[in-house]
Amino acid sequence: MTKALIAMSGGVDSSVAAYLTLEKGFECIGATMRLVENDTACLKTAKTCCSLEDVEDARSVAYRLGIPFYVFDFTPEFKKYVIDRFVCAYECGATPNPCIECNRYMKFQVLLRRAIELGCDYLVTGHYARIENRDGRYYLLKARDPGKDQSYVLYMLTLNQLSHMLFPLGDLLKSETRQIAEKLGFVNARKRDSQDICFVPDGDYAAFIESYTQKKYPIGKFVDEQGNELGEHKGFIRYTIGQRKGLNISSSKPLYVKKKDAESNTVVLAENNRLYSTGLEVTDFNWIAFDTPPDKLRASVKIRYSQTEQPATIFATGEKTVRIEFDNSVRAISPGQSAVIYDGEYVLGGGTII
RNA sequence: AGGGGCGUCGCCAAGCCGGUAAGGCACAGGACUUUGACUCCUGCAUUCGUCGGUUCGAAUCCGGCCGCCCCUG
Repeated sequence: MTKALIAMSGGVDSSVAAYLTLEKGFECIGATMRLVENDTACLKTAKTCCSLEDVEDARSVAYRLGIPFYVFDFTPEFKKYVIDRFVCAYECGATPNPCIECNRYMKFQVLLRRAIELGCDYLVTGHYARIENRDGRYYLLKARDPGKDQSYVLYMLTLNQLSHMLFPLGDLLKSETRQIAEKLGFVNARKRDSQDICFVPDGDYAAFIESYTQKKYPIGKFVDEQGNELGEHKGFIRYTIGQRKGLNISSSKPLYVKKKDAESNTVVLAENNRLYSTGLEVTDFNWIAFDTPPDKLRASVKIRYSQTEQPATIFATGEKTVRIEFDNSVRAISPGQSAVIYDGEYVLGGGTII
C-alpha cells in the first residue's frame, strides 16, 4: 500500500487533506511539527499554526480518522531556517516572507526527509494548489478555487520534491473543504483561517524581533526624496516598502515608505505615485516548468502573495537569477519578498526580489 | 515703540457679505490576508486664543486682553 505522511497543522485544510488521502486508499500517518518553544512567542492561544491547542486539534482529527499521529520537534531547525533568517532579513532592511521559508525548509526539506525515513512515498499538505504529471514531468498549477490559490508560496518546489507531494485540496473550493469537515464532525470545521506570522501571534513582529535578539534598534530619520528631514522613526525594522500606517508623520498628502537604508538608518518617505517602478531583479530563482529556461519569455508575475498578476517580460540572466520587466509599472517592489511567474494556470518558477 | 498679518481637532487646512464647524494627514477599531504591506469600512472639535458687546442667532460683525509672524525704527 502506498504510504503518506500528512502534515497536520490542526487547521481545517490539512485535516480534510488527511481524510481525502485516507479515502484514496493510502496508508496514512498524521504529523504535526512543533516549531516554537512555547515561551519563545507568547503562544497562549489562537491564530497560530503551532500552539498546543492546535496540536490537540490535529491529534483529535487523526484519532477520529484512526490514523497514527506524531509530533515532531523541529524547534532547532525552525529557529535556524525560519526565525533567524527572518530576523536577519529585517536587520538588513529587507522584508522577508517567513511562510515561504517555512515551506522551503521545514515542510519540503526537513519534514519531507522525515516522511521518507518513515517509509512514506508521499508528503501531503493542505495547500490549495495542483500538481500535474505530464509527459513524465511534474508541473505546479494554481488551485481550482482562485480565491484560495496558494501556489505562490510553493514556487520553490523542485521536481524531485513535487514527485513526492500531494495537494488533495487543489480541486476543492474552500467552502467544500469546510463542508467536508463539518460533515465529518471535525473539531476545527469552523476554525478561523490562520493569519499573521505563526511565531508572532499578536502581529507585532518588531517587538518579537527586539525581544528575540535582545537588541534595541535605534531611532533614525525620516527624510523625503530630497533628503529633507521629516521626522524621527522608531527603528527601521518597523518599516517596509509601501507602508503608510504607523509613520506618525502628518502631511497634506499620505506618505509612504519608498526606501530603507540600513547603512544610514534612514527611511525615505514619498507620495504614492513615487513608488512605482517597472523592473526588478530576482535571485535564488527556481524554475519548475523548464530544465533550461528560454533567455526571454512573456509571463505574468506576482510580487506579493495577495496581488493580481502583472504582465511582464522575463529575462533569465543566470542559473538562478532573473530580470523582470513589467509592461506597466508596479507599486512598492519590496526586496525580500518573492516574485512568482505564471503562464496561465502554470507556475513557471519564482525567486527572491533583491 | 509704530505699521501690517494671523490665532479653527495632535498636524495641515476650508469656512469669515452671521444661521448653527468641509477635507487631508496622524491616530483608534473592524474587514481583507497562511508574510510584511497596500486597500476598504467605521470612529475622531457641542467647538473655533481669550473676555465682553451687537443679534432671535456669531468661528464668522465690534471692542479689550493674550500669543505668534512680518516690516519700520
